[in-house]
Amino acid sequence: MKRTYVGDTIKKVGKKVRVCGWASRIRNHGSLIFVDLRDWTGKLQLVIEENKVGGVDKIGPEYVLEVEGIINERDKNLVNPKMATGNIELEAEKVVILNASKTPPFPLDGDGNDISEDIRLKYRYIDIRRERVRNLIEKRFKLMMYTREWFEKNRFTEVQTPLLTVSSPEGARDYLVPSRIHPGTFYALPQAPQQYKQLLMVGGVDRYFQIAPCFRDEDPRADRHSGAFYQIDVECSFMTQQEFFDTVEPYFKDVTEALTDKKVKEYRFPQIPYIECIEKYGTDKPDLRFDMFLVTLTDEFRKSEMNIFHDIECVKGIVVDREFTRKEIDDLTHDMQREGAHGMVWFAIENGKLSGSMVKMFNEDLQKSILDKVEKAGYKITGEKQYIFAFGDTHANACRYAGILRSRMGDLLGLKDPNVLAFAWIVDFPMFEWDDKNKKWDFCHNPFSMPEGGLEALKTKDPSEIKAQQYDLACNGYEAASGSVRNYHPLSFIEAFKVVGYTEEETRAKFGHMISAFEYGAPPHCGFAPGFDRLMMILFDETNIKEVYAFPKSNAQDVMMGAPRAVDKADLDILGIELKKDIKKKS
RNA sequence: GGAGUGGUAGCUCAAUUUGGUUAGAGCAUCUCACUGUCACUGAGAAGGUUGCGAGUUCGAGCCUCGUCCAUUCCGCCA
Repeated sequence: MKRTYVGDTIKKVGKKVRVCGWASRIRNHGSLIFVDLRDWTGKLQLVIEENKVGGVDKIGPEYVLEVEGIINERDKNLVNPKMATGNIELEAEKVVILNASKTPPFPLDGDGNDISEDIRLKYRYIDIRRERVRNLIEKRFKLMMYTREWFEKNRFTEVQTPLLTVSSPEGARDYLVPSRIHPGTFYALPQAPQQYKQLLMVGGVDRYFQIAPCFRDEDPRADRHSGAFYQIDVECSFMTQQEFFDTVEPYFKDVTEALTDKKVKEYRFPQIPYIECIEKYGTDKPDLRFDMFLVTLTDEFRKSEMNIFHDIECVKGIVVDREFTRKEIDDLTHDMQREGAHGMVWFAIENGKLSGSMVKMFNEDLQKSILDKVEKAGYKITGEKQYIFAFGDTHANACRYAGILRSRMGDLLGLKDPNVLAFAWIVDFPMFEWDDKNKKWDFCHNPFSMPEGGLEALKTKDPSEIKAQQYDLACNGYEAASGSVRNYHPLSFIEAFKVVGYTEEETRAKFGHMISAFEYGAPPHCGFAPGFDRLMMILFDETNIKEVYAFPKSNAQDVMMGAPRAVDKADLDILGIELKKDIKKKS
């Protein structure tokens, strides 16, 4: 008899079927046994009478079963509304145990958040049976399919680029692969297909995309998968930055509507200049679901009677509509100190006036001025109790701490609506930043970005004043994508690298193929690369990137497979590699 | 490389002010009973080198030092 999937049994009432799957729950009443049978498509209750079908009292959790029987409609009082198949059940006539199972190392019925990650990953093949993991695997496939179809419809061509390639200047450490045929040399796994996609533009591909694996040897973060991750890599020819936004922005709206019940907060996406973004939100990846803006109080603090602020570079604060106890403020201060802040100053606003222990250090004019700035920053003085929290530090740090606190307050006050996606383009990034440690200019983001003003600007302007035609897509506090208009002129390409200390010879030695390609008629082009895994997290409410992979790495290790691991000496000999003696080997 | 948090039964967690008999509970497991459960129920049982090593003490899960592991953050990083 042909196998029926559990999800299809609803259409088979009154018919005899054969189903296969795992025993997820067993309720044994002696001579009557209920088993919830699970396969990829769902769960179905089996009703097994011991005297009709023998040997079934041996069935344990996660046993693999093949069952034949009749699909019956349940009596009204026996319907289980929590199950998709809750109004039917299978009356078993024949039960075959295809395979036994050891008791699973952890329960499979919850979302798994309360189980330690390393044990879930060690037994990932069991964890995948969990409904949440199973659903995410399916959603990932749907996102992949939707993405390919969307880009195809919009005249893009997916091109696969090499995985064994050379080191690129993205900035992270490379994963190196030794070459056997050419001993002593190494491939690098691509940190991104950046150079290939630009060379595809020179080749006339015009609109390229690829769901591309990228390899970076970085330390992990909750939103950064260690080792390898996926980007939706995109590049277009003959487009300005605005034309590019016009082209790709609909993708995010369409994919949100097609795969989720969420709403896009603002479409077309707002475009926020980088400097304004830092001033207003304290970060270049703001959560725009809620309005809470940084307010600059530098002047007021400098003029206050508090000596430590007289020479302060910057004071940035936020206003929170909530009452705080002294202990809560102490805890917040402690949290912020752990982020690196020296301290946190605060005022209460009550009946339109400042209060709190600091107030006496500020004369009435300064107090008025503070309240003025608060209102100008977009806050309303409500009359209810409000609090100002502020940080004094370098400009970058003051913004950073206020931005971190802004995000925490968004969580605390429940302002981050999970059903809203607030996308925004962050534009006008600086091209260069001063590297104080090495006392030289460095690329702020992508070295292949076109500087605003081109070669002329590079030659005449101070590096600090040059903007890049570079942009990020921020969404709900994440960097969802990053891209730029590319520097496609050989001369300005070489000139840009000169600013960060490369001679023309050095640049040609490293990027000869790029410069050479640009010399043979490179079209103007631009692109970006949304993080596929980040998009998964944003669309499906996951806060740890490992959840959106079938087989995630944890701290750059596959604890299930035991990778990476040591290799035999013979294998190293073939490659001409000898390990240093003091390396601690992991077996 | 640095900081925070954590490591006690298969899983999730307890174990009181410097520390005090035999380290507890829920879930899971095993045994028995049960024909309408769906987180089945009831009765019982088993389950531990408290990550590892040293120290302090009459006595350490708890205090000290070292070490290992995990995780989050900083550094790093489109």
